[in-house]
Amino acid sequence: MALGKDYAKQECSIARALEVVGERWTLLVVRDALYGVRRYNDFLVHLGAPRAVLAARLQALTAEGVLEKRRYQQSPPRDEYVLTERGLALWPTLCALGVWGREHYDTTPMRIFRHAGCGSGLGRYGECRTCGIAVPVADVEMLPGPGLDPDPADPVSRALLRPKRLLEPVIIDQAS
Amino acid sequence: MALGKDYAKQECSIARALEVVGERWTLLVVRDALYGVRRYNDFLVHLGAPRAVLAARLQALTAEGVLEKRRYQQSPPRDEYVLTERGLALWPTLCALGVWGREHYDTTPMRIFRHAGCGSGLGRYGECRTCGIAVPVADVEMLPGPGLDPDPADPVSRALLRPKRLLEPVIIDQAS
DNA sequence: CCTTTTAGGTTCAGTGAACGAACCCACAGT
DNA sequence: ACTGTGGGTTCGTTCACTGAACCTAAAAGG
Repeated sequence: MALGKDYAKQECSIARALEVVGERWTLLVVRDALYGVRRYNDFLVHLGAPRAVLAARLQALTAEGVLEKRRYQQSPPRDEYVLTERGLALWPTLCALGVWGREHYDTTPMRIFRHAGCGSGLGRYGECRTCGIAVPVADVEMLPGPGLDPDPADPVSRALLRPKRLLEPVIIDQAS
Repeated sequence: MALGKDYAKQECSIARALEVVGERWTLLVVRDALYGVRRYNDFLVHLGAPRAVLAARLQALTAEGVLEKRRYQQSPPRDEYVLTERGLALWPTLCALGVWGREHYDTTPMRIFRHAGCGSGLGRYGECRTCGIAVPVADVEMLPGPGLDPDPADPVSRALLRPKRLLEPVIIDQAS
């Protein structure tokens, strides 16, 4: 966090976690990565964060081992950011936070998450409501919900209208 | 959040939740409230946050309906802050965040959480490992873990050494 | 060959938030 | 009359976020 005063002396794993993901934009970067966003520019347009902040967050998350920067083409050199095991492990937290936000503020869901295996919805903690098991991130299917109001100017937002699995890379249509 | 740019246009319940609890110190205030802290001064010494920030966060959380300010004595007028239903609903999120922090950074647990009914530990989402059910917050028992290094100068830290249920008010010993 | 576009950044001035210390006030105790 | 305590507010400094501009390397277009 590093704001002169970090969460020193907090004797608590929650505070330790917040040192890594507690800054502004950080959890939204992780969320987008779970949604399948991988490229700098896609994060940029979908989040609307300042470029400098995004660059700082991607670097910090990479340094913390939440994201991994990997070269996907040589010429011109281009990198993408993908979640590590440690990053994937944030899914339950994000899921719980999203459930809380939806239940208490956005009553109509923006996105619906289902267990891809059996098609039923996820419970409060990311578990499948019928199977009862904790669904692995890659088996979560995401589809637009009734409360969603996509931004037609944002190709990432458009791409996320198609039902897809988490982590599956977003497909950007080139139509401006 | 209100830093010129809020998380506008995020079309997402996670972003909505972060507008409420995403600022620095906010989630730690909620954590302390779950641990049984209720008074301004106790939050102050235990968190180590600047007084002005704490006052702002308590006010904001009260306005958002996460905390409730209630008068517990008339003369001199004294108030305490207790979690509402909406605040209690943040427990799964904090629990998941704590589990993540512990698994990836603090390998020895600072605090141990158990289902008070059966005595067994909590899983990744706050569910009881043997009963399998989601444990209600008030039935979670908290005890110090091996990794805990309490601050002897802080009475709240000392009070939390005693095993206790979540939400049960902390008992501050008056010895200096 | 020259120009434009694209991905992925860095730099910089302005502003708003966090920090820490000091101050304030009402009441209680002695 | 003095001191202590709970619960704040004020204020100057520092730091992080913001938005806009700028940079680079390579590819694409003409």
